[in-house]
Amino acid sequence: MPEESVAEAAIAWFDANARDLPWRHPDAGAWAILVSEVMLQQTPVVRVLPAYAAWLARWPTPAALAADEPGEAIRMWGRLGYPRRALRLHECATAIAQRHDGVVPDDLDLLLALPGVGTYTARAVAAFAYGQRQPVVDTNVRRFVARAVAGQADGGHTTRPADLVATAALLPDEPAVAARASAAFMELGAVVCVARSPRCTICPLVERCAWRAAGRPALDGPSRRPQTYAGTDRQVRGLLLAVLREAVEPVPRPRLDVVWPEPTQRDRALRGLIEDGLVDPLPGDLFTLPKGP
DNA sequence: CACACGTGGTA
DNA sequence: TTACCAAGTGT
Repeated sequence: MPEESVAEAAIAWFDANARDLPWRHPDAGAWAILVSEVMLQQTPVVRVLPAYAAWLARWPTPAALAADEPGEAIRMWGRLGYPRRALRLHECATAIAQRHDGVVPDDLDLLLALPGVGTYTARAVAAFAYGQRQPVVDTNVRRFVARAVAGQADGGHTTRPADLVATAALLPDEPAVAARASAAFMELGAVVCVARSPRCTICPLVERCAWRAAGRPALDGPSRRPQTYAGTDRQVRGLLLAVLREAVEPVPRPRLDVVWPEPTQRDRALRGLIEDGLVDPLPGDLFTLPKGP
């Protein structure tokens, strides 16, 4: 009898321990899964949960979102962070409505061509919504594979082709089983093989983990540079956009000026938001969330 | 490849 | 309190 594979062990653990998340329910279609994946880009599950439910209640289909204003998508995004994701998701819905008859495509290259859909999200939709055999590599999977298989600490970099290859090598042949394995790897990385204090004592793969066998070595090279926030343009953009999200009517400039005392940075942030399409300037020095083309 | 891009929770 | 971290993407 062959030794149980990494994927088999992960799936067995997943069968018994998976969190009950709405985008994993059988009734979650490709659109719901796509929405969840975009929301989960750099935002923790607990904060996505309520936003996900509200979003799909309002826009159950890509066509429904496409028919609404982009500014409404930005408003609904609330405080999930990186509001450009909301704008891209609106653009994405428009593209799906126009180019794909309102149906989220199942072809990887067509998915990759959608706004806001990159290496990770495209494969996540292909695997989780359409049951394809695709390596789905996010920060959790990267860390898990780097440790368990390569015996190394993950550098915190973004996913590279080599990461896809390494993960693909772990996937069973049967597409549906491979997709299940991808979900299991992700869950393992998210709740067991976590970044700071990995819970090796409850890990189903601890016996064969290369990282643990090597004495849990720390990161080799220089770690990811610290992400500062206080005093950055990002913070100022966030403050400006928060005002516009709450406002029903177009906002006069003085109401934006009060959020940040330094005019040079404040103006740069506002210009950046306009440049990015997150804010529309109106005649009379008024500003609003975008109404669309 | 490095950097910009929000927000909030935890150690 | 500072620092890290969270289902990344686009330039």
